[in-house]
Amino acid sequence: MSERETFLMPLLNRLLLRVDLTQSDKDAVLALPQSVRELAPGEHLVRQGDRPSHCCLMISGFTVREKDVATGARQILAVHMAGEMVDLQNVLLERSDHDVRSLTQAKVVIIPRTALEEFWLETLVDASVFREWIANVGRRDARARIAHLLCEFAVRLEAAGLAETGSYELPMSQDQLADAVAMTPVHVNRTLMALGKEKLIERDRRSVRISNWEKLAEAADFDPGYLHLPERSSKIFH
Amino acid sequence: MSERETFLMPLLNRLLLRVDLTQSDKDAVLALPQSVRELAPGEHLVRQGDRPSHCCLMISGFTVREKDVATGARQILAVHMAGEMVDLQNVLLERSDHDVRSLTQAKVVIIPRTALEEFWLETLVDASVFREWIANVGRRDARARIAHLLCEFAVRLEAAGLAETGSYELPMSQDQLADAVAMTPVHVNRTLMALGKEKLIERDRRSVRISNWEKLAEAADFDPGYLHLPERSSKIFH
DNA sequence: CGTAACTTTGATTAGTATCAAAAATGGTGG
DNA sequence: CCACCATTTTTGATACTAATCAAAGTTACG
Repeated sequence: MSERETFLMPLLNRLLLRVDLTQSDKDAVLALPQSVRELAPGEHLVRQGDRPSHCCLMISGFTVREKDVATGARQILAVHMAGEMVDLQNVLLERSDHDVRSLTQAKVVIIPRTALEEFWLETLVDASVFREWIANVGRRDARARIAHLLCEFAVRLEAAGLAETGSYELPMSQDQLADAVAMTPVHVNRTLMALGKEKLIERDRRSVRISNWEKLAEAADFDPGYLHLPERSSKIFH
Repeated sequence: MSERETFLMPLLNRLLLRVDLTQSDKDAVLALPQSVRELAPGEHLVRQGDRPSHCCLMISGFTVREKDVATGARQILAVHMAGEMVDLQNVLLERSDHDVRSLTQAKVVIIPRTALEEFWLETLVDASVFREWIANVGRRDARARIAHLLCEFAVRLEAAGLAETGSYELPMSQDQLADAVAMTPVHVNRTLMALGKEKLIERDRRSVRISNWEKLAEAADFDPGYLHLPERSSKIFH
């Protein structure tokens, strides 16, 4: 298998979750023009106001989309992981309306804007997640908000083959979690501790084990439908 | 001009804001298969869990997208107005992940899912607005949140030719506003009154006049870029 | 006019933020 | 391998924004 094929397998796997690709579809994906870029943590992939010329397929690591508001607070809008397309949301727009940064060391494949068009579905799923986040941040209390994020990550990581059922390495500091759920880091910490004391989760460093999926999902008001993954992609639901 | 052309002019106008359509593009839009549907206030266009078979172009009135959370609270995710496509976000997905309802009496044109494909750009703008709302609800206080919504409405209504500079009929009760900004109706009321006392806005019934655009936009942390409208679409900015 | 929906005002409470600082962790150079 | 430093996590005490509960005005409308 060529190096290029190795890079693109995560994307192919991800697409295969939703659609049945013919061999020629797969060939088309593997033939996308591309170049690799290595990112240090915190590096900007896209800045608000940029005129986008490409988008990225993530090979490894995590990236975030984020916005700043006037108070100086930062709001994380989405977290992206290996196998996901980053910035389809921006690439056809005249101006990027938010920043994209690496959260961890990360590797991406650059795909020029001329080479896409296949990925509308992905953008719709993105938007679906945004909507869920509006509801999460707007209408759930601290406990439910954190629980919801933990559930979402569990399901998405499992779908990407990056986690065993309900166990994963959380790629974010409590500070960053706070920006994702619109809370203070102090309150994120207290909420995580409380979820631990309730025996819904166990933590060690940043690894998370969901010890009671049912109760956590209930606490979170979590329904995975908005992720638009096929049934078979998750073992958590029986 | 035929009846069908009359219905579709709002959409054409809207598209022309962003792209320069050739005559044959315009013909293609006018040739979309369609049928008209009349909605009473509160009627459901789409329900969460539906298998979407079509999307809608709004002719008149307002519709909202919304989600419910476990507490019984409702979160409005977007408000749509005449000339806008409703539910591009859902139409290619297997299951709709949120409800769409009419807010007012409304008229829409039904467009079957086979007849689209041109509208990716619109979905990206939708998603951009979702992101802004996450930030709004997550990180702005009551005053800024309300101010932001008022600014967004002013710019969008003006772009749609539905409002003079900074004056418009707000299509929502304070109860509904509360659901859109994730506050209580009581606090929405107090915040509106405060904005009035500060002389940033004037209200009479549900009509809103922005008396001090600069100060309101500053209070709102409002930057219209996320709406991805062309410069010429708004006179508010000089 | 009478009734339901909506807006406004008031009093109290609750959930998070804020401010501060101590403990734990991870990485680095000596 | 240890000592040191920066970062992150944890704990505590207090303040404040917005929620809640309640009820009086107001407006729309049949």
